[in-house]
This record gives sequence, structure tokens and C-alpha cells, in this order.
Amino acid sequence: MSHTLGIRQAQKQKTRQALLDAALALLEEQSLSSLGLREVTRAVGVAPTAFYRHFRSTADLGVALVEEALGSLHPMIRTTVSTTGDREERVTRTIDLIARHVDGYPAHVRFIARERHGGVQPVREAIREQLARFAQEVKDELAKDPVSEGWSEDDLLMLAHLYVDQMLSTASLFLEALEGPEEERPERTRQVAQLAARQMRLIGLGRHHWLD
Amino acid sequence: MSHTLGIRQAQKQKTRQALLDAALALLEEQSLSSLGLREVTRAVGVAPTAFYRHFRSTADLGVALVEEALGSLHPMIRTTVSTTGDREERVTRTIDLIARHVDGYPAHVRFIARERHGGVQPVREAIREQLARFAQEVKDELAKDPVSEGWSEDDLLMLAHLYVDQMLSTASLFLEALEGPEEERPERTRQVAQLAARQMRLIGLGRHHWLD
DNA sequence: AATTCCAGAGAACAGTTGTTAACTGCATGG
DNA sequence: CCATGCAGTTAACAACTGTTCTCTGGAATT
Repeated sequence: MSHTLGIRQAQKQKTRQALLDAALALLEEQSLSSLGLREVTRAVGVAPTAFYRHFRSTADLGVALVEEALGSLHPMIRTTVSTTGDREERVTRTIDLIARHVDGYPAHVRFIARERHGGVQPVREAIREQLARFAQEVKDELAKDPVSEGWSEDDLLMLAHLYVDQMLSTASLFLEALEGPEEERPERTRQVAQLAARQMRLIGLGRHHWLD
Repeated sequence: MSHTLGIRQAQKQKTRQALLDAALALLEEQSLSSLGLREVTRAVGVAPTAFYRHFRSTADLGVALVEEALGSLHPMIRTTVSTTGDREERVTRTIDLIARHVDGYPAHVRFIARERHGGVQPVREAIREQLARFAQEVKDELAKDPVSEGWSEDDLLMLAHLYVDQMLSTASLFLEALEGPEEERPERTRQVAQLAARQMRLIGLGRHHWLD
């Protein structure tokens, strides 16, 4: 299916990935709008001009990072929302999955949270687009649930957006716990999980009584 | 009560405010971590070194902006949450108030949304602190409501945080509508208001059935 | 009226930035 | 095997950055 890349293309993609990785690391302590192109190439150990072989600008690199951070997340969303089991079990399962993701890709989560309202318009738009896709997918899954019978399309999308925002907010809180002092980490993580669980439970309750 | 400031102090506060205003304007198209001190003084028409008479750094200025943007908002929050009237009326009243605020201080709203997860730690912390105070105040108001009888402190605070996040998210959406093309503005604004109203209604429903 | 204080100006610093042009060496396709 | 393509290099550019030190004019204090 996929044609094996030549030595040339492989090497190119390798440095491209190195640029993305270095940028993501540098973005832990600043925003994209202050990220310099030379800063990134210096971190990779490559000439500044090499940057242009891969990206037009740092904004362009940012859009690529959005793709990397959110693009591969769609299947996970789908399977999570449509997971079977007890109501309470589904809540804890979802939160646990978010916690795991934050743990595995903290820099990606921070990048999205930071640049969602950040100073670089094309990046904001890219994130908005991806999140809109998420909301759409969540809506599709919600629609399958018998609880959603009689719901209008608008209301389903409204609920989906609420869930997506909730997930992002929770992810951000997990990240804060992760960045705090190590000895407080387990306790803070537990608190965040508890808070998120209660909020999801409350939203779930509102969902069940929506058509009263 | 307040001692009238001398000519000296008055002039100083005037340039200080000019620096804050210029910074806020410049931050419409970038993040604080990329805001240069010279950039700000140039916009005001003052020597770069004058900056140090007022702020240690741009991060310091950022913290002052947080104070300006959120500090004066507490009374408004209190009166809004504890407003009387029909359930549905309270929802629309609150949303209308948010819309008005975004309309009146768009730059402030953008600044908070942008720097809440931004690249400057002291500013993030200042925002977090102010929002935590908001949540606390909302909790206090919620506690007075007879609907909250039997609620634990944790649950009240949980709900308060949910409301605060919801308000911020709504404000950000209003801002996007405001920044979009002028001919779409009324329609987009209406949609945002409708979305926010439904979400608040759903959360209110969950609130009423919390103790089932 | 004489003195102190201090917001802001001015000049200079070493270091940084994005972008250009012309180059080199090696993988690739004919 | 040779010619082309192209990822990455080198060098140079004008413009910009934060920070230091010295200075000045006028308000504040005595």
C-alpha cells in the first residue's frame, strides 16, 4: 500500500519531526507567537535556513503541531463515548482515559490548551476546526443512545460541545496537577478526577431530564 | 478619605495607564510572552527606560492587566448570580450581561482567555487565583438558594466551577462572533446566546436532580 | 528659597531576530 | 554513469531586543 520512502525523503521527514519535537519542547515555557525559528533550529542542531525546507513560518509549524496533537485522537474519542457498561463506570472510564492521555502526551495537551486562544490566528482556526470535528463525532455517538430519542440536532450538538469543553478543561487540570510539586501529585490528581466525575454526573443528570 | 494625588503622582499614574492600554491593544494580535517592552513604550511615545519606573518586566505588567481585567468584576458576579426572577429569565439575564461585558471590554476578555493557559507563569497564576475567587463567590451565592439544601461544600464548589468555566467559554464565543465579519455578527451572536442558554438550562436541570 | 527626589530622556552595549543569496554534497531518475 | 534535484550549509544584511549608566528638569519637601 504505502510506498517505502527513499533515503532522501526519510531523512527529510526525520529532521522535520525533530523540528516539531524541539518546538513542542520549547513551547512548554512560552507561546507560539514568541517562538523563534532560529531557536528551534538551534535546538535541533541544524542551520536556520534549513527550517524553510519544511515550514513557511513558525505559524505553519504550529498548524502541523495541531495536526499531530489532535489528528490522531479521533478514533479514541469515538470508542470512548460509545463504550458500554454501567453509567457510573462509563464516567470513571472516560476520566481515566483522559488522565492517561495527559500523562502520555503532556506537551501536546499543554500546546492545545495554550494555543486554542493564543496569538496566532491560523493555529487558533486549526484547533477550532479539529474541536468542531470532535463535537460532531461526539454528537453522532450520542445520537445512537436511546436516551437521545426526541432530541433535536441543535440540542445534541449543544450537549456534545459541553462534553468536549468539559474534557479539555479536565485535561488542563490534570496537566496542572502533573506540573505541580511531586509530593502533591497523587492527591491533586485524585481531586481533579473526583471533580470531573461529579461534573460529568451532573451533566448526565441534566441530559436525562432534558425532555421534561 | 483618599488623599488627592500630587501633580507628580498623577502624571506617573497617567503614563502607567497609557502603558497598560498600549499593551492591551498590542496583545490583540499576539501573546504576552512575545510582547516586547520597547514595543509598548514606542506605542506610548515614551523612552524604553521609562518602562522600568512602572514595571519590572512585561510579565509584571501582565499581572497588573489581570487585576484590571478581573479585579473590578466581583461585584458584578455577586449581583448576577443572586438576581431574582423566573428561572428562564435568570438564564437570559446572565447571558445578556456576559454579552454586554464582552462588547464593552473585548480586549480584556481576549487577554484573559489567551493568558489563562499562556506562556507566562505568574500571569497564569494570577488569573487562576482570580477565577478561584469567582468560584468561591458563586458558591456562596448558590448556598443561599433553597435548591442547594443538603448539598455538600464540595458539590457546591464543583457546580460553581462549572458555572465559571461556562461563563468564560461563553464570553470567548461572544468575542469570536464580535471579531468575525460584520454582516454575520448579529446571527452569530444570537446563536452563541442560544447555545449558552441551552447549556445553562441543562446544567440547571442536573442541579435540580442532583440529590435524587 | 534652597535642597532633595524621581519620572523620564538619551546613548550605548552585546546579543538576538527573520530573510536573502549563493554554495555543496549526495540521493535520485534517465 | 551521468545529469538533475534538493536537503542542508555558510555568510551576510538590517532591524530589533532587554538592560546598564549617566543625565536633566521640575515637583516635592524642608
